[in-house]
Amino acid sequence: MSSPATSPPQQLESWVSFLRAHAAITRELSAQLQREHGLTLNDYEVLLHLSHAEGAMLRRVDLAERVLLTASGITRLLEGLERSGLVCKRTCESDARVSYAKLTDAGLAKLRAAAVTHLRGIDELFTGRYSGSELVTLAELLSRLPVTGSDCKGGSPSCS
Amino acid sequence: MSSPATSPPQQLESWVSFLRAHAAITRELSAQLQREHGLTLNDYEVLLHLSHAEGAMLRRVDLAERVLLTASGITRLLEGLERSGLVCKRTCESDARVSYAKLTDAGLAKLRAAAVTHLRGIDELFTGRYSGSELVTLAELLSRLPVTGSDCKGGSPSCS
DNA sequence: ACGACATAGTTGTGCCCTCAAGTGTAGCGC
DNA sequence: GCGCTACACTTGAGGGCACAACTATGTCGT
Repeated sequence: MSSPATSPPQQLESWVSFLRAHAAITRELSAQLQREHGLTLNDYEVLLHLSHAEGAMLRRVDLAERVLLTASGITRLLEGLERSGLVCKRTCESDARVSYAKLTDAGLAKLRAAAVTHLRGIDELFTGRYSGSELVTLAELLSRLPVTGSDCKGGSPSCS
Repeated sequence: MSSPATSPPQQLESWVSFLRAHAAITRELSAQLQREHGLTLNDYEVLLHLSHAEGAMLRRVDLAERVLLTASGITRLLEGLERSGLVCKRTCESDARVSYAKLTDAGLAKLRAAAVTHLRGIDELFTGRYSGSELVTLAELLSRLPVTGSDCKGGSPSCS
């Protein structure tokens, strides 16, 4: 009863690798993005999601869900992006509560520029280390993990 | 030249899953640990590494490397752990520059208690979602990713 | 119409972490 | 012995993020 507490079983190795790899990769990727474009990883993801959205705009709450941030996190993040002119605010005519974040032309240009750096970085640190079929396997395995905070907090039985 | 910039190719899906899974899992795990034991994920890892070390103590700089934190991060983290009495400082007789962090009895007890919660959480959110052989595959794939900041910054040729 | 409840977003507070700069100690060439 | 560089660690400043509390708006039952 005491040994498993301090010496983790073999299966945990994948979890440890997962943790360490994430820390190492995101640190480097984030540094690249910041150095060369002044963006955070999350900044980038927000711009990316906006660029894919209908009309290049999204409700703040939807944005939060997609990039896995809390509402307040999104408020602060967009603050910075708005100051830089990469996104702008838009109010909703039918519901005064919601405000959209809309990608500006400058924002799209920034995203295009950053994507070059970023995709190269991802390839170096992540995708480039695998063959095509391995990537498929990996994607399948990773897709089984939780994606939203809610599916692992005992709220729904769908996680079993 | 313009389309790949805003619409990521298929391979990126595994990267995206990786990012999102990490965010969701660590958030939940961290919340569990904090709620039930008042520890961070990093706190836990530090205690764990110390428990495995010779004499239950480690130089701060080595600790930093293992948990992928900067030197200053370790200083701050240990500050908290020392205040809680889970680790204590020890000076080195042969080299006055180094100071060790040593796990206390209370720290070991805390680790043991937290491990129960934590291992269950990891199983729920990560390892429990795979079969034994899948876990092996996953561990192998993940082990190819960078682990230290230095192996992807051109420092050593060992990453090629 | 009115109150209860849900939803969108903002703000105060605080933690964790990083980077850059600084202190104290070791080892080395001369 | 004396400076030089290397190393271990600490400190100050700042950023990113979460949680909780709050405002404002919408929706529904009665």
